[in-house]
Amino acid sequence: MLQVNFLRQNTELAKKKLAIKHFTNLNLVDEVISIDDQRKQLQASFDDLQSKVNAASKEIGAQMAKGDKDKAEALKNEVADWKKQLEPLKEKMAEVEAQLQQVIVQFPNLPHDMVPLGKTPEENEVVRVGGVTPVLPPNAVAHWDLIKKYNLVDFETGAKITGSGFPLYIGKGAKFQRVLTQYFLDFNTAAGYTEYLPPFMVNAASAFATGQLPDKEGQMYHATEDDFYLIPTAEVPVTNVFRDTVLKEADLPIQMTAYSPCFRREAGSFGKEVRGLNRVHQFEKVEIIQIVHPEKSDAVLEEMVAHVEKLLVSLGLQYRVLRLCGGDMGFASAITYDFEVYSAAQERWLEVSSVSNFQAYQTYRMKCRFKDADGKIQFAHSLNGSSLALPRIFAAIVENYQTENGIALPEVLQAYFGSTHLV
RNA sequence: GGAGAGAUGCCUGAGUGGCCGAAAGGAACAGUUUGCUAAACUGUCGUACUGGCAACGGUACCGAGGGUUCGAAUCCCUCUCUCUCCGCCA
Repeated sequence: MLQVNFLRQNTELAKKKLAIKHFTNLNLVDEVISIDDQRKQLQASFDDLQSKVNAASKEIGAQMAKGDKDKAEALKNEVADWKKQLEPLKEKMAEVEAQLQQVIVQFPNLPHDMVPLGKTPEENEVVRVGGVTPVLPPNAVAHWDLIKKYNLVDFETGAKITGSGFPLYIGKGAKFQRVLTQYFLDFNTAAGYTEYLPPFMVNAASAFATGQLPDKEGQMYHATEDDFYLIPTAEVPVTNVFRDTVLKEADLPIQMTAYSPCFRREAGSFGKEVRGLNRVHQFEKVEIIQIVHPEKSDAVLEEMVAHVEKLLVSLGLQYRVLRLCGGDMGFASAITYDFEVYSAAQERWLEVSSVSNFQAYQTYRMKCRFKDADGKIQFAHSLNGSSLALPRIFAAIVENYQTENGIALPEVLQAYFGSTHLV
């Protein structure tokens, strides 16, 4: 959530930056300021009146104690008058505050200076390409054929049990998920991240804090009976660990990692996009999250990108790093790097990680602050990234490591799996 | 699911209608002093909005929301959560 004071002091800059994110309703900036003006004014008159009421109430007590009943009664009448004026003020204030909230949550985060202009995924900037170019056997096929051939994942039965996009992993396919999860978590904790296993459902307050509500309401599964949301990423519960807290500066940086299944309705997806494991409603992911000093977040983002990159290198996959353009970035992010691995069999890049700096956008929403050396309270910055999302890594490994007879495993996974080959 | 108890500041915990934004102790921080890995003493020590260059004020907040009252941490109602006992159960 953007801060009104920032918009007030940097109106033109904010508009310029919002435009980069292809946020079109720029008049909303002026609107928010004028609503806030109203709010301040109401607040001032309310406080003023309330202050009189408080003083008079105290006086009434004093008069009663002295036994001057008449004076007390007179004061009571006066207070009653003020209170009548207070009522409409209170109502108006609630109304204006709701209006302010309703408008301000519509603003996406402002993009970082490094964010490239552009609207579509094609305009994302390729920062670098790395890893090993896969060499496939002559009759190589895509993962959806391989997982069928080796009976690793059964989509049909998953669809029977739940619905399409809910894969059922079987045998070595299931074990491979477990092994990948374990490897990723070990990799992250070795780098200093603390492991968490969070709830997989969150309440509305948590979903709001990280920006899923109200922006992505339709993308989450909602358990209406209890008003819980199935998490679309571990980012939601784990970042919320520090909702409504004031940390000490020495507590920073906070580094967390968590495995979780992710549930996404993915309304509106279709075609090749959703084939096989490319896009599913439930998938596994290991996430890394950091809460850091605002001055450090730029450097930490680079560090997290390097971390994910190292992980991909260790898996022997070819990858590229993209700096997302303004139009393709997430709502709450100030800057995002996407990692894509190359699927030679599909001849396309698959997104496997997204590393973002949210700056104070989430922390302001969820009131995650810290006390700096001068004793001042500041909002921390939050960042997160996938390290890594499993299905597409699964797909890429299965495809890129396929041989004439079986599927090999990246060296780092062999000890975990207890074999040189997946099948 | 049933019954009961509770929710106060970083923690423990007092406070049952005005003197309470809140005692006391602990922790933390700063200083003084003595000194062998620490003690004693002194001070500071909630958050948000708002006015002011500042000093310093105003308002709100004692789980959340509503109500009673001139006045609520304190009384009433609803909800949430925690604990204990019972039931059920991976």
